[in-house]
Amino acid sequence: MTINLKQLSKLLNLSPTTVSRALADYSDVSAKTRARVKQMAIQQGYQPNPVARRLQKGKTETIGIVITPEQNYFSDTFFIDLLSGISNQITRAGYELILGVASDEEHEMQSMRRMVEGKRVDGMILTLIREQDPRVGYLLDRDFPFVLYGRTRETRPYAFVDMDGKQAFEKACTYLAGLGHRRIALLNGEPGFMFPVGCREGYESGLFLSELELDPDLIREWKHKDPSQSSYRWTLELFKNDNPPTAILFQTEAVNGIFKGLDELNLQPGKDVALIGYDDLEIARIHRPSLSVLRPQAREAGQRVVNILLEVIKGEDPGKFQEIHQVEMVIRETSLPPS
Amino acid sequence: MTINLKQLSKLLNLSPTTVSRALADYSDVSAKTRARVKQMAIQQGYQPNPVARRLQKGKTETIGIVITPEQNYFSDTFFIDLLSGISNQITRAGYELILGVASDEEHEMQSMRRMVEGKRVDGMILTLIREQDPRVGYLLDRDFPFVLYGRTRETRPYAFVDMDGKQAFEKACTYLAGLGHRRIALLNGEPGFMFPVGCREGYESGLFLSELELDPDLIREWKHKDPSQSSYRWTLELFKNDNPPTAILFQTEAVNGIFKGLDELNLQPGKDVALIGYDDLEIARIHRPSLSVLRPQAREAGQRVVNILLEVIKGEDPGKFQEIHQVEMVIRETSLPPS
DNA sequence: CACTTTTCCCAAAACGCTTTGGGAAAAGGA
DNA sequence: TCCTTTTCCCAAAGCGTTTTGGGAAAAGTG
Repeated sequence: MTINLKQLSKLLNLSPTTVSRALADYSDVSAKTRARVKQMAIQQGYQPNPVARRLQKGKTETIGIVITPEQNYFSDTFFIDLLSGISNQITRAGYELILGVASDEEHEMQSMRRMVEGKRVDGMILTLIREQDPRVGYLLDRDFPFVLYGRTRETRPYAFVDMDGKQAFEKACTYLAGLGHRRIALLNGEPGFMFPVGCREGYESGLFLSELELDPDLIREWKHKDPSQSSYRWTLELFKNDNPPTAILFQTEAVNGIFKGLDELNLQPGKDVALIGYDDLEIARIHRPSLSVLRPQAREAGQRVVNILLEVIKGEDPGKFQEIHQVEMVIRETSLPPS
Repeated sequence: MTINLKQLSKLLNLSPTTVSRALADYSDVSAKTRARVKQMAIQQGYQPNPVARRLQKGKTETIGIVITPEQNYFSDTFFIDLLSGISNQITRAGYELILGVASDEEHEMQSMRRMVEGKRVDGMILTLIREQDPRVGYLLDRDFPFVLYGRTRETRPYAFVDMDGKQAFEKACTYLAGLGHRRIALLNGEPGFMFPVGCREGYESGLFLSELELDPDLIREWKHKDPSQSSYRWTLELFKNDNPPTAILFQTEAVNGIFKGLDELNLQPGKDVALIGYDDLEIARIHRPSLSVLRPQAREAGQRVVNILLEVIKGEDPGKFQEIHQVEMVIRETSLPPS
């Protein structure tokens, strides 16, 4: 159906070698024939067969990612933004993105091993990183190229792009304190994952900078499997306190539960309780009052992840690539001074 | 690093031919050597290089899908369930799933063309189908294997797996009518896409079966780009009616806007207005009152899509594969009789 | 003019697998 | 015993590229 290199070279009365080299802009083919070749290639719609090219090059020109549905990844725009940045950059490099969907941690590992040991990819992108993440050790042991979106506890050097959750929560916390809030709660993601660690650090640091005391009663953790339900329950819990919070910091995934809890307590979001969420989901913008948020630039991060991975695949030292991206704060209607 | 066929065959004192055939269970290699080969293959962790195998077989063993973020695909569980079913079945067949993320219709086409014309995939899966969908024509013209999740207006035969939106909405509508509702509204997806067409048909048919009159004032369409905002406005609009609805049918994506609108009108969901959504998103389960929904089996559908696509790739007639899956109705708390 | 350098092209090999087309040895048949 | 069939294995070709290692012709140089 479509033309291949040999046919194209025949059409041009040239050897396949020359045609291949012309298309690859080698200097040892004259400008004239190079132009002739390229024109004919376009005219005939020639595209090198990627499979043959990969075999010869010894590279798959493919990178892999495994996602898991349980941890509600696809909350709205965030993950798709990340994926969009990733896909974009991969395509630009002429690479392919292959996707695995795993139902749990075990299948996640299994899917990754298939890609790595089956020589199906040149590199891996890892997301939703755990504090102790077996995937990282596995890949490091094999010296297989990879980049994390996030960080983990691992002493060996590795490449990552992470959002500065610490700085973000610190900023949000001092902002609220600056408004006069003295009782600021943290409804954090569940431990085990790395991200909540930074959030908590930022929260604590923010309290410290604002000369507020840390009250363990104001820190709660919702469950990944069921963000809404668990955050709903914790919200009710928080206000059983004799000295209840006047503000809550949280990941926006948990917003439904919080809204529901506040509603039940007859507390108006924004008015009676200030709220700042992490991640700018659709609900944050549509809700009235609209939700103040910390907004990570997922798309940009995705692009960086890919660019770094391509460098690592080329043989660059992964330890050189450790990026922490700043997170912007978007003040909307739920971050007023205490009433 | 990892062993290849030649090395493995040397280890076994056999020819590569025999080893290859042994692993592929050809009958012309004795049971004894076959066992020996397989054991050694496992011991050495041998896996055929997929790239080489694809080149020889003339197949990419890869199928492609392009998703677009704008149309909020990733609303919760639905799309990830579909993707999960797809990925699962693809892996089982030893195939790969490559993913494109396109920002709009044009890039969607471009991404698909890259896959098809670049010989990067053996088949395509299409989702979010439009009434007039240029992708379908494109693929039919090239006789390239594909399967739709959904349907389109196209006279030539093609393979699809679709949810019976018509039956679903008909069922929901007659159910509500059976409860005594006489004014049932439809907050439908925007025209241009195929799915809302079926929803509307089902709605109209449900009204007819229940001997209710169709009132155009009770039908509104929200925008894909901004489901919450537009459905919010239409909800307010619906109740400006002299004879307002006592029940609303809609796609669950639009639920936030509807809840918001009802809240503003001081109407209690479920109590003052019955609600049935299409798609069982997390919010539907968590909300109090919990939302009655129509629940498509996305995972199963995804698996069918893949199995069918593999048949079509094998050369089966696509016209043979046209499946319409029934949709289950889950009655929860928002579908009471009118008060 | 004779020599060196540069320019431009190509044949052959290689990537790792599967398939084709036998062919030798063992088993079965007459 | 001799011929046919079956069993079991293999050498070689081929999939479509890119890379290697020249090599002939043209252009410079003294």
